[in-house]
Amino acid sequence: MLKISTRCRYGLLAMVELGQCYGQAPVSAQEIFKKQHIPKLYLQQLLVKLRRNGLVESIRGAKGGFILRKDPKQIKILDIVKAVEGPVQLISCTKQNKDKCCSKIKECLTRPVWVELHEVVNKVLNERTLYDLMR
Amino acid sequence: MLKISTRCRYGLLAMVELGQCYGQAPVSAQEIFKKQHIPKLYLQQLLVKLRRNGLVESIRGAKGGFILRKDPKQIKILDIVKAVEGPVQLISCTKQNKDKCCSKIKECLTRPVWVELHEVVNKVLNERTLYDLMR
DNA sequence: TTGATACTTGACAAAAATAGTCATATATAG
DNA sequence: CTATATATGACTATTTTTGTCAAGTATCAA
Ligand code: FES
Ligand code: FES
Repeated sequence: MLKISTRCRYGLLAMVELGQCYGQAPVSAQEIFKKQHIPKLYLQQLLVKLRRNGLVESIRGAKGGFILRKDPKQIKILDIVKAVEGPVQLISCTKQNKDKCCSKIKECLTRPVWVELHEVVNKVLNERTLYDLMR
Repeated sequence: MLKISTRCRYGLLAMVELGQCYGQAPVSAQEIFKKQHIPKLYLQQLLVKLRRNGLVESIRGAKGGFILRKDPKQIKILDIVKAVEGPVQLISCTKQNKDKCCSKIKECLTRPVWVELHEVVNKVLNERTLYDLMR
């Protein structure tokens, strides 16, 4: 059904929250969790992924929390999605990996639609930045 | 990860096969299954869905099989995807159903990206027809 | 120094969706 | 009559998604 996963939605929600406080004090998982009603421990996980992918910085201890490592204008939505979910691949048959999908990729008549979808989705995610979502 | 399901891929593969033989004798599940290496019983299921949604007609008995009910030019890829998978909804918060997604849809800052993705995906699937995929 | 706050890590578990199968029945050509 | 084909609904297995847990580390502030 091509549904956007909660991982993605929560991840982006968290990033928007951090974006709103960019330049200010760190925001704790606690605060995001309360404001957005995201399961706390699940959110923690996502924040760790965002950190490991260099999108946020974590500050431990009391008064700690998370802050963005870059200006929201520099953060593409695609970066966020990739961080929490891995690459956005609508089909598994790529130029490198020719034999995963249908029987014979060379002759696969259906592939063009899926490729087009793949490209259009990645394009949108790659063009929009976190800043575009902030008020 | 927004991966295209096998349901979708197999469904479209089957429809393309039927498209190639449009106007000719019915094509049996057997033939499609052999040509495209789709699990036979799974394919049957998908064909039944396509029939129930009015995309194909089934002819029982020996020399039976499936044929398209419309010209490939009249069949949108979106129709096929809808038939085998249901509506393509990237997010669950629609105009009718305002409270399923994030806490407060009115204030949801992340929604615009997901809506844009949703629209762009539906647009592509709605513009392309089965005919566009045939050689 | 001590306690409260907050992130870290890796494993674990429940739930949902996806992918595929089976048995039984029905229909039709030849 | 028989071989070929679809119809149907239930059933199972696998994978992915969506969380949770426990034990640990780091920092601030009183
Ligand atoms: S080969 Fe990948 S969709 Fe057909
Ligand atoms: S309300 Fe649906 S994405 Fe936020």
